Amino acid sequence: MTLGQKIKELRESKGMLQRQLAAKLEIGDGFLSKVEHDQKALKREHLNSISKIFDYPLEELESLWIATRIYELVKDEQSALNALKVAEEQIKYGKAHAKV
Amino acid sequence: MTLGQKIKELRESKGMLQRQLAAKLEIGDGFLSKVEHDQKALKREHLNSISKIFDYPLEELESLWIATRIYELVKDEQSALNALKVAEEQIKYGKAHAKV
DNA sequence: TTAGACTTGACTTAAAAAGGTCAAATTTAG
DNA sequence: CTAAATTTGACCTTTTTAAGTCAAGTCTAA
Repeated sequence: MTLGQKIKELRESKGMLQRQLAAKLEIGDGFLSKVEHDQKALKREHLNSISKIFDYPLEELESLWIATRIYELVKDEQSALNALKVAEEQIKYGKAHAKV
Repeated sequence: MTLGQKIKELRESKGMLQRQLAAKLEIGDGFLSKVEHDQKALKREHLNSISKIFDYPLEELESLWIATRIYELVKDEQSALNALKVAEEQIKYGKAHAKV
């Protein structure tokens, strides 16, 4: 599940049109279409609005939002999965040693 | 292990000075110092040179290089690890459904 | 078949990131 | 101590990315 897919799912579950959701987010509907296809990224602030409009947990949306950015970064890499593992270790190590 | 740490390790294992390695890479030694501390990123092409200079597998260096970029992207995120998991799923799913 | 919904491609502009340099300050080894 | 090695901060220019818009084209249902 990607962020775009989730947004489309939420929107359709409320029988809302792209035009209507786009208006609430104050963006054009062409842009929202691309967002739903993960061709463009929303601003992070928009996640707050979406969370409220659909009463859906913000943390979930944020994870999807970050994941999309990671995916964009590594999608053409043959060693994408391996790099993810390495990054995971770095994060775990970093957390354990962070000098606040 | 980060890319910077690995480069420093390789360099020192050959008793090479920053100045010497920097010259081979055609960059300044101030810049190399930052690279070894992961404060700046090398160009990807530089990995080829490093691989040859130290006879160290390029794929390993590339994984570290990508991992560093992922780390930069998520290091301040509370849900970094979760997002990584989500991205991993997206990659696996993407690979299975890629329309070459 | 035609209106409304959606998708797509081309384009824009400001902001940020890439990829450094250089000199001053600091650290380390002898 | 002191000289070489390293680190750091400030700065710079060029390239990319972010975050859209808009109009034309395509789909879909009635």
